[in-house]
Amino acid sequence: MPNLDVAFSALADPTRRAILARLALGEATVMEIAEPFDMTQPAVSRHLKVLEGAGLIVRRVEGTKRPCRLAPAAITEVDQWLDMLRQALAKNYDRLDDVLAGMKPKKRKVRR
Amino acid sequence: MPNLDVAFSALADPTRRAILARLALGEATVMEIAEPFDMTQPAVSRHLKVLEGAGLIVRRVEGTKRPCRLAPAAITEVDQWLDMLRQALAKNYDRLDDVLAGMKPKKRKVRR
DNA sequence: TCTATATATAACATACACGTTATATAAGGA
DNA sequence: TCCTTATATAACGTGTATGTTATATATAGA
Repeated sequence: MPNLDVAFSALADPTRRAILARLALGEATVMEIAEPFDMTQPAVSRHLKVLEGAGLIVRRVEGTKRPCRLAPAAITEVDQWLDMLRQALAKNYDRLDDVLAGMKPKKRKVRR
Repeated sequence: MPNLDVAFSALADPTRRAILARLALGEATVMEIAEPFDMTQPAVSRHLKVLEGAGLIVRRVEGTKRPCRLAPAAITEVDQWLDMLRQALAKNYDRLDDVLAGMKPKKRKVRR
């Protein structure tokens, strides 16, 4: 699933997550998005391209502006994949918890 | 949140996601994990180190083996962060849907 | 103690990500 | 048409990730 590669890589960058957080508040143009960052406009444009390529945002054309919004596509896919881990973790929860606490699986109730 | 950087980067690699999928079926040693991959053992060891560093797995010492398991830490954190996006998307869903369908926001009830 | 097995680390090549500056494109307004 | 604003692209430097091979470490067993 190269889609997941792209989606997770996109999410791995703090600038891009900040952009997504900004867009969670509502649509914004490239300049509006770039403003709070200590970074040039081309750098932000590239981040947006990555986010778009990952299916995390979509862009409209509005005159000379390109307002961006969150898109559901990638997040849905990511969520579906993560579900596997969530389920596995839920299943193993008790034993896993013991292991994390650094004790033998059965028979111990007292914490250290 | 550098934790999220590390977690998402870890998840961005297909080999590491495959390892996690394997571990979702249950604990496994390094060799067991490495077996299906067309890759050397050191490479797999490094992937495991990355996953451990991200808080996605934990390792036990068992003689000369190091069985690995899924860990909840990172997934929880990732999930929490994604919640922001999920909520924003849910809120904007109707309008976003219109935009994606390429039509004007207001006044349309018929879905094409 | 010697050997085999399980895993980790070092050193290296290659590729790609992220930022920069300089420049291109494209729409709006005078 | 000319200038400005909004955004994109090109070219480049630098760092880091991923794989490789060679080697180290550590436990088990003879």
